[in-house]
Amino acid sequence: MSQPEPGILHADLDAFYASVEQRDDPRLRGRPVIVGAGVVLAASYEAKACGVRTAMGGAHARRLCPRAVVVPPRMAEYANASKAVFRIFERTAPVVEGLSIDEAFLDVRRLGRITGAPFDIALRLREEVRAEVRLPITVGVARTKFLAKVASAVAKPDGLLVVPAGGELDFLHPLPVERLWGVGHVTARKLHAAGLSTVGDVARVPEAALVAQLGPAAGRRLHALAHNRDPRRVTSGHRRRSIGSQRALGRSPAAWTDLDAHLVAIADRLARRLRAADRVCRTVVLRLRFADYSRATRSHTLAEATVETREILGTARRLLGASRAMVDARGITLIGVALGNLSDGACVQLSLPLERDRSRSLDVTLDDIRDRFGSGAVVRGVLVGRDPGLSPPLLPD
DNA sequence: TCTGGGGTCCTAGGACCC
DNA sequence: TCTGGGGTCCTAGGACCC
Repeated sequence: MSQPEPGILHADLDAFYASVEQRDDPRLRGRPVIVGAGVVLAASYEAKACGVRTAMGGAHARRLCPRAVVVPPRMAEYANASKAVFRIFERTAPVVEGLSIDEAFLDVRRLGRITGAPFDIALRLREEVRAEVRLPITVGVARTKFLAKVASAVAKPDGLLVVPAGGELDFLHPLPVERLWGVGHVTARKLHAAGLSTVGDVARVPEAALVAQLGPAAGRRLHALAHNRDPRRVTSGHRRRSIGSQRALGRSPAAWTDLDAHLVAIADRLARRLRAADRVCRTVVLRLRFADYSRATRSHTLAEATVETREILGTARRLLGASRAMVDARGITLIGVALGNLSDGACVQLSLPLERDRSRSLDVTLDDIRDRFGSGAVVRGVLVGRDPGLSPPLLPD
């Protein structure tokens, strides 16, 4: 059996937000840096050395690392850096699958004769990111997506690791079960309770036993991953399935008028993002978190898709109104809205042919158009003139 | 140890339809 | 009158990821 060469790269920027801060402020270099005050959004490797971890409470992190410099996040800068890095990804590989703001899979198989072996491509990618964006990045290379991701995690920080074809299980089996994709602390606890602490331990358990313990989907996936079976291809063009926005409210009890003000701001923000992405939503989900950090969601699915702030807000308000007793009883510490059931925006373009050599202004409102085409329509513009294809839109989004 | 903001996917029950 | 199997959609909760 001829083994294909490892050709899937997992590229992952190291301590991304913290690295951007150290890049932009020389005084932060070599020092422990924590991004985010309430909770840790990112920690530099100097801070990680003290035990600081992502998602840790800010107070706890400062106790662990009193010397750390705490800086507020600058999301716009991180987005710019991410775009620059992804441009390098795109010119490096024909297929790039972004996973988040700071990591992606690159399929470089069949590039061998053109730009070099995967190892050389990965080496060059790291050099280019370092030279052009001035950020450290770690790359894992393997024959499967899962193993490429494990490899980059093992190689961090600022590393490069190729898992050779045929050597996969020797690499994988000694690792702790927590390295498996989809094993968080709940699943890890169950596996440990069953006496399984390494990936090799999991690999020796029959699939049926894992399914019985973890459920069909998780059991089958874990069994497959422990044997390095991961048939997923690297694919671009994923579409977002939901968008959401939320606000933490702190410990002090929130008044109803405050909750409503948050809801208005969140609905407005979400509707804008929806329109900017040219999508429509049909399901509105209200998210609540209570004083004891338990959570609840309430959702409503509309008969027709919408992008209207008014409709999204109205639906969220009704869901919140119906939850009032729960909120009063348990105290609220977070409010959020998610929009699901997304589909492409229904774009309406009207072209209105005019008589020769006559111009006239038209009084067409957005409501007129929506009355005619329905609430799911996204009105982008009205094209006017004898050659509508060349005329600029008169109505903005 | 005290908890932010953005997502994905899975499970399970109930309604409803054929 | 009582009953089966299969499918889809909606709602709610939960685990997990960065």
